[in-house]
Amino acid sequence: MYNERREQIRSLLLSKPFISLKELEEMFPDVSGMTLRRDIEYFEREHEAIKVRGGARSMKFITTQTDDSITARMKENIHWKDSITARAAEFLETGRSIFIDSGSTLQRIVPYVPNDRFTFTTTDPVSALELCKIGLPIVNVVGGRLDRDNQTITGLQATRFLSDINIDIALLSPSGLSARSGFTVGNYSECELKRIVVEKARLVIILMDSSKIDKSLPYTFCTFENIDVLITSSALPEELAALAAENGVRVINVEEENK
Amino acid sequence: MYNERREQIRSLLLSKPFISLKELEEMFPDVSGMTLRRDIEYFEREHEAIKVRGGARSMKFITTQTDDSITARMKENIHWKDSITARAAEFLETGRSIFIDSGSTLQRIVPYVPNDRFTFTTTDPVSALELCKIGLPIVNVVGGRLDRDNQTITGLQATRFLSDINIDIALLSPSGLSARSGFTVGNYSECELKRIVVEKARLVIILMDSSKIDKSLPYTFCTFENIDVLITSSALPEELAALAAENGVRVINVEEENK
DNA sequence: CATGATTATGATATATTTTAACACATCCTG
DNA sequence: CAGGATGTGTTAAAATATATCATAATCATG
Repeated sequence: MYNERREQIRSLLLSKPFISLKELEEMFPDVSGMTLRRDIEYFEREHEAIKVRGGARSMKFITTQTDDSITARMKENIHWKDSITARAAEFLETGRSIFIDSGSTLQRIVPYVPNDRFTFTTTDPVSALELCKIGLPIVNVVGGRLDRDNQTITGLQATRFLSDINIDIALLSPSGLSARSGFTVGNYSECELKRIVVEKARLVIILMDSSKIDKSLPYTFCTFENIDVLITSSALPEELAALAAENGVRVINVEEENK
Repeated sequence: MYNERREQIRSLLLSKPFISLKELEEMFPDVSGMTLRRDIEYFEREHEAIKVRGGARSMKFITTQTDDSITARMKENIHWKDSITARAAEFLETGRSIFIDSGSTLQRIVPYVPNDRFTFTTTDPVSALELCKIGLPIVNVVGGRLDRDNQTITGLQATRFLSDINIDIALLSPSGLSARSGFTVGNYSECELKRIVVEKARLVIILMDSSKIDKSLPYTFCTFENIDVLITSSALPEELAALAAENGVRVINVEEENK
């Protein structure tokens, strides 16, 4: 027997992860809710959906990743490996608006982000896609031109986009840090963008591996005055440590902590 | 935090496909039903179970065997997707502003894009990253909320972003096409976005494999009146073909062409 | 084509489950 | 110790699911 209505519902089921009964009732005003319930039962029998309160979840979108729990355990073990990002993840607060910088450093934070109601905003498409997989967090992608070399979104539109949103916590990673120039990057529009973020954020956290220390690049996006926390993988040279202390910046050296 | 009760429930979840709340209440008479409900919610967040009426279904036992019937069909289509996108790539004009829709169909166009001075704008982070690798093209990413399930960027900000740019050529792919409803998708904000694109573009090209024919989803983003070219992988049914002809739409059937 | 069987559907009252809101205790951290 | 996060319990109200019966449509088959 061929049933046009069910075919339509099947298409819907293939196009999104959840269909509510209300939705179906609007879509098919000619049939009773009872019939639509029976349709859902039918799809459940066919293993194409799972009946849940209020509607049905599409099988197509159900990820049977039992590995999840296992990877969760592993997180604790890898802890020391990606220690900088793992440490940074501890600063995330549920419900907050959090900016995630682009670049390989911040991409590694994803495994340490708990499945909670954060709102992330990022200029890094790779991070965005990864953050999305976590589940609960809302992920915003900054709009603008995608820079081929740095895989980061910048430009006029990006600037404008950021001006429109609020940021509680910003996680940033510079290309260089020196006493004279502060936190620097090699690209003007990237710098401009980070400046806006620093200005807007209530809590600015810098993630930086030791290779960036005492390097300086052309564009300074902030100094110790503007930041709250600095997470590194080695002790800071005296001059920088003094500057941090002067400005009340909390310095976390993960190498030290993991000893 | 370590929770003995949840560990026990987890074991249960790994040992059978469904747990009822009653069962859990008998098992843990010391805690309230509410707590057990919250436990189930927790497992749902962790993707270890799905909350259903009366209890929870264990992920471990959920057979995503829908693959058999449905993905089998999709595989057939994949073969055609490449011919469709290859054909669509021929419409690209150097120097133009081109919108690339999100979705698996359009992602496949990247290999066929020549290394020329195009300006692409897309709602698909995956396509954006791929397009970037080509070299010469400028790639814009639409800003906004990244939808977890469809991996597409939509929302208010996306709408606003698109309003600010010009589009010469739009490549779009619907979830359904029917004579009554036109070109449809299953999601409101996606629809809204596509509508704007259709309105702005000088040349609208629809890419559609045959599985979408005679399907209709809740939201119509355009009809034959609004489009210029339709590329498919099989002949259109008479009714649709007539509609296309009526509206001067050029229909390209790659199956026919490749014979 | 008539007929009985099967299937699809609708209406409604009832039963059950779920949610939401608040209150309280506990634990941890700075 | 204050403040925050977290885990928990209680309840009433809301939403949803089920069961049942009645009716209509469909279909195979003698």
